[in-house]
Amino acid sequence: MAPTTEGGGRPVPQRLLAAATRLFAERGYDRTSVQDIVEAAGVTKGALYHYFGSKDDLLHEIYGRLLRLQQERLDAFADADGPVAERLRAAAADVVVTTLEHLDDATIFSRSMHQLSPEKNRQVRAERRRYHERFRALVEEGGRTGEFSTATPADLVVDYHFGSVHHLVTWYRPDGPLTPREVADHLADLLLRALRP
Amino acid sequence: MAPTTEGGGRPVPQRLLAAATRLFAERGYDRTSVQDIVEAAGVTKGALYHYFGSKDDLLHEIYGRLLRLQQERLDAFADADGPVAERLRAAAADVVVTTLEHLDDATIFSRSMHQLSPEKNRQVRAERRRYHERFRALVEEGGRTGEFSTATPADLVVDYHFGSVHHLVTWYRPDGPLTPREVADHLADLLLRALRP
Amino acid sequence: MAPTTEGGGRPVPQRLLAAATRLFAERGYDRTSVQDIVEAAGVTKGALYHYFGSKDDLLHEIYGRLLRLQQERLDAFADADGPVAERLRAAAADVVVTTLEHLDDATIFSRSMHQLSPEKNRQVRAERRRYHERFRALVEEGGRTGEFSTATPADLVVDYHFGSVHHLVTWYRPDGPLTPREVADHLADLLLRALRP
Amino acid sequence: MAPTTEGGGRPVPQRLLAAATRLFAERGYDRTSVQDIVEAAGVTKGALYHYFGSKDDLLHEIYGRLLRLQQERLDAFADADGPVAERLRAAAADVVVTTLEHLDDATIFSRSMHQLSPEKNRQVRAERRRYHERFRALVEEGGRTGEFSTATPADLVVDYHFGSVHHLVTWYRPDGPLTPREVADHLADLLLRALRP
DNA sequence: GATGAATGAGCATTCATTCAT
DNA sequence: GATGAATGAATGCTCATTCAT
Repeated sequence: MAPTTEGGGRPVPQRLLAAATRLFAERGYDRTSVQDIVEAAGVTKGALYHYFGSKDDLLHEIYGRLLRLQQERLDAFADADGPVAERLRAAAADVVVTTLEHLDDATIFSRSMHQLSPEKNRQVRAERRRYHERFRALVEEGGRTGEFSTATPADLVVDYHFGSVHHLVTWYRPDGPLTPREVADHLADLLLRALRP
Repeated sequence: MAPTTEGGGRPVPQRLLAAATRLFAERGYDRTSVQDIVEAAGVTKGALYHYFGSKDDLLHEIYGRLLRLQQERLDAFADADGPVAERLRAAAADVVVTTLEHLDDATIFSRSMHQLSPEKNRQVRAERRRYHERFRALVEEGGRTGEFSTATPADLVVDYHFGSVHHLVTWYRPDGPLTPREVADHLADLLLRALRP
Repeated sequence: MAPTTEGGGRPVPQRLLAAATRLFAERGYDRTSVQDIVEAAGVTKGALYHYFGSKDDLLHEIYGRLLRLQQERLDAFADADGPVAERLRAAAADVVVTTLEHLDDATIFSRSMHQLSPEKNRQVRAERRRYHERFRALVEEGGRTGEFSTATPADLVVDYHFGSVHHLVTWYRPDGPLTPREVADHLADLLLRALRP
Repeated sequence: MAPTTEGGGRPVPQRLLAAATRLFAERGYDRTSVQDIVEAAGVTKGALYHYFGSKDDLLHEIYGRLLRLQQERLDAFADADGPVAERLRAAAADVVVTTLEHLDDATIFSRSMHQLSPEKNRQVRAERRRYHERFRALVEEGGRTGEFSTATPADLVVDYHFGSVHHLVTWYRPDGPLTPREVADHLADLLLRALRP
């Protein structure tokens, strides 16, 4: 038997992260006990504390995973060629698709972020701020080129869109009538229509 | 001295509700202990359980209070005279103002609703649904009269706007550059612009 | 409306005692709260404490009621005319019938007596002792006349019989195959057979 | 020092069980707090809940321990060779001796059984029923061979005897005039005399 | 690497009783 | 006679974390 694997064949830290993600999304961070997590992952408490310094670390890692993914994708779309309206549309739609494809992570992000320790919270907010600013830069770029209206402060436009993205976790159901792509296209469309000069 | 008052001059149930609201908003429902609440309200635990059946009841009452307020205001705006675009704009702006004027309640609503007991959760969701549907009816009305685009399903439009409303509690600061009214006008404007045919 | 009556037309103290008897028998003394009792009786806590000094007093009164009844009946049977075997048989059967006709009281007696306050407990034990001794006197009388065997100490004989009486509350069901009278005759018969010289 | 021992040299679960047994017998299940138990055992609450799922589990374990012991002994006596009268007498006396040798367990059994959770209560009743039936089979066997009277239903005979066994805990004192063996012989004698044809 | 026994502070809730009215 | 708000101590139980092995 390979060391540190069992009950699924994946390494222990990944099994723990997967179990924690599912449980945090299902019942919330505070209502998930370390015992719940280790039972779901099929390991012992000692093993968890061997790989993670605290319960808090698990949450932080889940955030980091989602933030890195979304930052990478936003950068790719923003750095692409083409008119800013197309790049913004692509980025705005992509964050929707990514959110829906990682609905557990996004749910945790929306509901449990303020349960991180103060220091880690600060760190996550800083990364999120970077993400926000990259997005805002696109809105401002379109404003300068005249492609977008500048009637609304760009920060507010970004928060308007991200608000709808975070809200997804409260109403989207995979078995509903719309695919992630359809939802994404609609929401990106609403954003672009709102920005028409 | 009036009966059932002390340490602030207000009746005990109101003092408890005020303390709970502040603390739930500050640190979240699960991280606020009943002990914290009664200490902040200057009463004993016995008094709390004399008026409220459970900690959960306090949360439910906070929701009910906000929901009733917002439903009343939405009904008033929706039932008014005038073009649907004006009524929708007024309603869309008003929910923003109301949210910002009851930021603690709204914060709790956004973060802690899923911590209600299953039964109360169901009840709150039903009331919220009624609210959503009244709003959606306005969007659909404008679609029928040709004032609004029908490119996006009305449900999605409503969720787009409410998403930004719930998101307010994560970024709005009373000491920031924009007044509630200004934020409200901007967000209502974005909604109406997105709905232009 | 007559004072101190309502919800059944009986005086408040009797309503309280009836409610307490039912609840104590059903779930035990410690698991019945004063709140449960006043709700079942349709009165307020204040009313209960107006008539009874404590929850303990209710229990004591229930015991007193049963003990007085059984002592009276035993005295009547023991003081009657006729051979001692007949008097003992009648008394032994009667305590069974009385127990089954006041099954709630007897259940409380069996299960909750040791939950009385030390002082009241002592008092109840003293009364019970009197009862035991009157019964034992019958057994001894039959021993002296030669009607009963004296192989077994009379105290033990009495406890043998009363054991089976207390045990009734754990197995007797009013809808079972035997009437109280039939059970009583069988148990008295067993006692008398055991005492045959 | 051996692992998991301290303050008495016995393993923690056994220390907890011993403390619980003594306290439950002394003051009853409901009046013994978990705090009382852990203090008496010299461990912390966490340790108790590490080994037992609930206070209820302790009670259940105490019952199980006594029931297993008595069932084993009854089976041994019932399965022995010899006339049924001798086997019944031996079994009837043995349950008395065993009860007196485990007076705390028996006291708890008599007084607190109905405080078990419904499910565990059902389980205990089922085991007790098995015990009752094995005993009843002996009475019936003697009825068929003509050694015992069949005037009284066998169930009632068994309840008669077990009533006196449960009653032991209310009057027997180790420092009284009779040894367990003497009490046992007397009570078995009463049973056998009652069964004489 | 990994175990699992043990900690100790904290949790929501219950309860018999009191007392000003 | 009777109310019901309020008390304050106690209850069973949970939990993240530590540490000797």
